[in-house]
Amino acid sequence: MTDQTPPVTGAKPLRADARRNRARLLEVAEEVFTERGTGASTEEIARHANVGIATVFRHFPTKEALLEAVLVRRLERLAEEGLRLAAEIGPTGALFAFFDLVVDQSPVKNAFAAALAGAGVDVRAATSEAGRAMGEVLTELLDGAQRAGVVRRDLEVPELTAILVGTCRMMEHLDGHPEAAKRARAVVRDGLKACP
Amino acid sequence: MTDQTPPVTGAKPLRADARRNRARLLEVAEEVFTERGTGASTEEIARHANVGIATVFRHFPTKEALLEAVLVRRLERLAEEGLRLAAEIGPTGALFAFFDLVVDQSPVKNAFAAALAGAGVDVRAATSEAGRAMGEVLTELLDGAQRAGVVRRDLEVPELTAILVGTCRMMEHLDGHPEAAKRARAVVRDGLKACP
DNA sequence: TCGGAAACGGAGTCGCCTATCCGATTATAG
DNA sequence: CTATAATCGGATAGGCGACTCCGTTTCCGA
Repeated sequence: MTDQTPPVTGAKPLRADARRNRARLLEVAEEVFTERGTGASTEEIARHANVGIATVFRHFPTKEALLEAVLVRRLERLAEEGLRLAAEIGPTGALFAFFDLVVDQSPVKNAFAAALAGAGVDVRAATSEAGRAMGEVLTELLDGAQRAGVVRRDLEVPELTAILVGTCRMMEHLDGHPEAAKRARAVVRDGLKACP
Repeated sequence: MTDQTPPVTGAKPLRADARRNRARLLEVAEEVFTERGTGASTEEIARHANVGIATVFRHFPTKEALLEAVLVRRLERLAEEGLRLAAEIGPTGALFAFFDLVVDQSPVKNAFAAALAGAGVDVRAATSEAGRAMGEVLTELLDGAQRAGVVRRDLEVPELTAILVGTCRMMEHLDGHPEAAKRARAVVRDGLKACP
């Protein structure tokens, strides 16, 4: 009766330390993968998290699974941010605000690009849930902006995603040149606008 | 007296078969790296070229050296194409023609992106010569287009390079969607134009 | 044609990285 | 506080990929 394990999720409640370690692992893995690339070794991540290698593989049966978990977390947070922007700013500016948010992330942490392009096609199947949420948010932002007349009408979600990722990639190549980065961003931004 | 070894290049003339193998290796390596990514194994390249592994390492002391040689070749050919376009088309359309040339390369062979982004920062020092040639061509194309008034005046070579690479990356994410790819390309293309 | 140097091929070495095993440690229920 | 089961951590197995060694083959000048 007092048993309130949600039957929907087959997950059992983790012990306190296990939950802590899992969270720290996700945190650290995100940092390390972002800075050192997806080729970073599992041991390095374990060291940075003050954890044995076995602990990593206990929580994530495979390195790819860890990569996927990190990616999903990123997508979820971005989707959340997108919804928040849509609610606070309104359709006229929300899409561009989201664009800036994604693109201007601190130069080193080009997460969206690293995640999507690094893990890339491999985990596309498993990220379908988070990816779908992201897709819905983008749909909403894009639709609102188009209704408001601030974004060209011939534009759909798939290319919008690609444009976000590609623009992040651009920024990687302009790390030490803030002026050039600003101009590159402006080029894409203006290209998104309605301007026949 | 009859000795006409060019003192500028310390290279000795290779034997015929060696020259043939070297050429085939570069050809095959370009294909394999482009299709399988820069993580492709040296042995795979050797197999595809009908050559022993040792032969690869005899011609290129390191895998990175091979990668670099492939990249330099690509840059040289692109620079050549750029010059040809500038001469044939004239300043009004040459930059956009070059843009299309780079971006629309057969969907699988996203070479410019694979090369620059894959090898990326690592070999930047060694590719300085080919990179400089490329930079000069881009300068010429950009300058001509700006003088003709078809490209926004606040745009310099560094961000133009990044935009080219980033746009190629976009295309990778839109492989199976030619319509979306076309629209994404149009966004960036329009962003480059002068349109205040 | 023939001799020697240049180039070749592939088996073998070495190091790194993913993933597992098992004895030690720690959280939690009663 | 104690029992016990979940969790931990480091040593280790197993595999893969870059690079080397050396006997064999191929080119090329005389």
